[in-house]
This record gives sequence, structure tokens and C-alpha cells, in this order.
Amino acid sequence: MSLATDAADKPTLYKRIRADVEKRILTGEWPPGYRIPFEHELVTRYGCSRMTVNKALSELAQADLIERRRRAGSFVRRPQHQSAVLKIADMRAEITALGRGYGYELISRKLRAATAADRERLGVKKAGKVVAISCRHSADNVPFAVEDRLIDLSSVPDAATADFSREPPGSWLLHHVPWTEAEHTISAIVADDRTAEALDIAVGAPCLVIDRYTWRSARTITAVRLLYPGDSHRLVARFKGG
Amino acid sequence: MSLATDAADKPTLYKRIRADVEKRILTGEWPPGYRIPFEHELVTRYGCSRMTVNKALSELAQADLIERRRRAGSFVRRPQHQSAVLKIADMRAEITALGRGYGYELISRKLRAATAADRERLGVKKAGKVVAISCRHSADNVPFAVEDRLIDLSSVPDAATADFSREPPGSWLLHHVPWTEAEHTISAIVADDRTAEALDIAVGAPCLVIDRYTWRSARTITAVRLLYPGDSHRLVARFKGG
DNA sequence: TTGACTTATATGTCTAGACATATAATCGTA
DNA sequence: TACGATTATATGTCTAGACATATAAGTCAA
Repeated sequence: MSLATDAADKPTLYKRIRADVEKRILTGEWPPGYRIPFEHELVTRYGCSRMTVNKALSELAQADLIERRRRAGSFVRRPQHQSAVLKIADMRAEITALGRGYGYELISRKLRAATAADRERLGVKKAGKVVAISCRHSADNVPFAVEDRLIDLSSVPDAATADFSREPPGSWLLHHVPWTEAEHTISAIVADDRTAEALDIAVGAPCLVIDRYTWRSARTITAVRLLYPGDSHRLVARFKGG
Repeated sequence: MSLATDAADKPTLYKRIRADVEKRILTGEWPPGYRIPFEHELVTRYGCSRMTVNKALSELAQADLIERRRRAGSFVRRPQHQSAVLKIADMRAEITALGRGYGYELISRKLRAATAADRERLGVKKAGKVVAISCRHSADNVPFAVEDRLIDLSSVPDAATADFSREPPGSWLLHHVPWTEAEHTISAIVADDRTAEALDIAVGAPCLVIDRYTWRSARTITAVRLLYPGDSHRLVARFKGG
């Protein structure tokens, strides 16, 4: 069974090489620390040029599956459990994906000069005006999450006149701000009176909290806190293999 | 100001090209949907070969910053808030990173034939034996998290004889199982009697729950539930730019 | 207007070389 | 033995081409 001459060679060669190496790593045949064959060895094995092999290995290195060291070779890396891809879907998408009807309701919307608390929450020294929004998302008319958001108007002036009574601020921002970076912090609290009422749960019930802080090239855009009933909501993060 | 002839050309050319394009996208100069220059245009702009430009753009495509379409060109992608990198550190690393002393304590360890509940938790149809471990991690002698773990002995036979009284099962597995995939589920609960006692918190206090299910090439290895005091622990997930 | 066919073109992959550079290994010397 | 200089080598980057292929766009007929 020659490696280079396979009947069904639909995938391109460099992808085949990448998949071959990846498979050996994932099955444990090549354990962490193992030195995988040198590029020139793979070149003779697959009968191709070095650039082709190089492309395959470079992608594996980018995916942190192997580590490449000059003069020494390429080595299988130790698995890193500490990094996982967390998928945080848009609220409407998340709810409709569950096959449930999406509902949105604006609770309050205030335009004000930034208070000290606002500035701290947005991580800015001095801000002009902000919009503070409180709203609720529901699934089949059952409260799904409450959202408490602050938008920095010096970064997003259009938000001052946007109509958030029909469109959630999250999706409005998604369509009005070109590209962002974000940091999410996840924690747990128990529901206080106000939260319990908004989510229609008991006071003292567990809630999952997501604080998302969003910016674009060092400019703060928005800070949002999402509160979910903790026993009904789950976040799923999957490591490796997307 | 010529682009190609820069005084401090420490980074390689393809990295410069990649950084240049990335910067224009991140600053919003090239908004989502914008068609970035064709490869041959960048070739003339930077005075290099197409392979060099291709490598830069391919990496941006791999990072989901741009989308490449044959015959049409390359386009800036819409930001995808729903995907973020969640860092879940090894317990010891996490605690020592906080500058606190790490402590570990085995609460119980049982070897048994898999019950129906065990099989469901591990997601297997029929399993032979399992090890059930309960332990506690502490920071400066203050309870930090409790761990409740199940290991499938048909996948990891060595775990039957491993000494978990000194080494946490997490790090033992990390060193005895070559490579794994994992799925994390995050939720919130309130502490029941047993949990409250183990974590030295009040009954009814919020707890953050991480359920991690680990496998290797379709073989289940372990399922673990970690319980953290919800008001003191935070998970941070950062989108883009890791 | 619609559908089928053709053409132009941007990306996808690959080659057979090249030189640069970091560093593991070796060798020589104090 | 320990340290410093030298050498060998695997990876890193790059070139100037090539052909493959998907598809946007244009062409023409029903």
C-alpha cells in the first residue's frame, strides 16, 4: 500500500499529509514529545517538494498540535486542556436554534453623562455620554435572559438615536460596528429580588452571569451583563477540532 | 514612503503583509464585506512573489478574518462574537498563577463495575469497570474547588492502580493519556449541604459548574464535574487575538 | 426573460530550486 | 572537566514560474 498512489485522491496532497500526521498524533501512535519525521523524510515518503510538506506542518504548528524547532525537528505537543472554544451565539439565533419562539422586550433605556461607575464598567478614564439599556429575551414567552448594557456614545454616536424598542442592542451593534474584540467573564450568582422578578424565578435561585466587554482598536464600545437562569441554561465549550 | 523599503524590517515580509491587512480590518478602514486587493495587486504593491502574498492571506483566512472566494477575490468577514477562546487552566497552575499556595486532598476513591448512571455520564453503551474519585483543591488552605470524576478503566487501565492520594487525577491523566479532545459545559447551581460543607460556603450560595467530558478518537476517557464558589471564581474567555 | 453555453480570471496547489538563521552537536583548548 | 569556537543541519522564508479549478460574467439562443 503505497502512500502516494491512492485511488481516491480527492483531497489535495498537503491536506493528505496534514491529515496523516494529525491522525497519528490523535490516535497516540505519535505521543507528546515524539519527533515526527523531518521535512526531507516526508518529502521522499510522499514524493513531493518540500514546500508541500512545509505547508502541511506549518498548519499543524498553527493549530498547536506540533511544535517546530530549528535544527532539532518537529515535535508532538502536549495537549492543552486549558484552551477551549466557547461558542456564544447571538440571543435570537440561540433561541431559534432550540426550536423556540424568540421574544424581545425593552425594559428601560436611558441616555446620560457617564457616571464614575459607568466609566469603570467601560474601562475608560473619561467618557462623555452613554446609553444604558435594560432588556429581556424570552423563549416561547418564558424569560430566557435579562440584559443590562452600557454603550459608549463617544465610540458609537449613532446609538443615541437608535430604536432599541424593537431591535435588541446586541444585533443593532453587530450591524453598525465594523469589527470588534471582546472579553467574556463567566460567573455565578444567586438571584436578587429584581433579577428573580425579571426572570420569573425564585429569589435565591442560581444564575449564570456573562459579562462581555467589547472594544475596537483600543476604543471601548460596549459592556454588557447577561443573566440566565442557571439551572436551565448551559454554555458549551469544545476543545480541539471545531 | 515606500512600503517595501522600510528601515526596521525585522519581521519577515509575509508577516508584514498579514499585519498590514489585519490592521486595516481591525481599524475598520476595510469594513466587513470589503473586497481586499487581489493577490496580484498586493504582489505589485509589495514587490514580491505571489506565494508570499498567498501565505499572508491564507493565514488570515485560517483565522476567519477574511473569506477567500475563487474568481471573486478575498473579502473581510463579519465579526463572529459567538466564538471565543476560553482558557481553562490546570488547577495547580491556576492557583499558583494567583500567587497562592496549592493544596490537594483526596476525599474518596472507589473502583466499581459501571452502573447505569456511570455509563450515561461517560456516554458509553457498555463499560466494564470505572474509578470514581472525589477530591478537593484549595488555595492557601481555603477550599477552591471540589472535583467529582469518573475514569473509564477500559480506556485507561493504568488508572486502576494509580495513587491519587498525592497527585490529582487531572494531572495524572494529563501525563498518562497522550492526546484528547474535550467538551466543557458550564452552568450554575446553588450549593446543597454536601457541596456547602466541602467548599466551606453557605448552603444556597451560588456555584459555578464545569462539566468536562474527555475522549480520544471516539473512546471515552473521563468525565469530571468541577464546582467552584460562584462569587469568587471567574472564567475568562477572550475573543480574537488570544 | 430565461436558460444554456462559453470565457475570463482569481484563487488553490505545486515545483525545484535558493539563501537565511537558529541551534544541536562536535571539536579544540584552557 | 568545563568552556568557547566551529560546523552541520532542520526549519523559515522566498522566488518565478506552472497547471488546476471554481465561478463571475458575458454571450447567445429559445
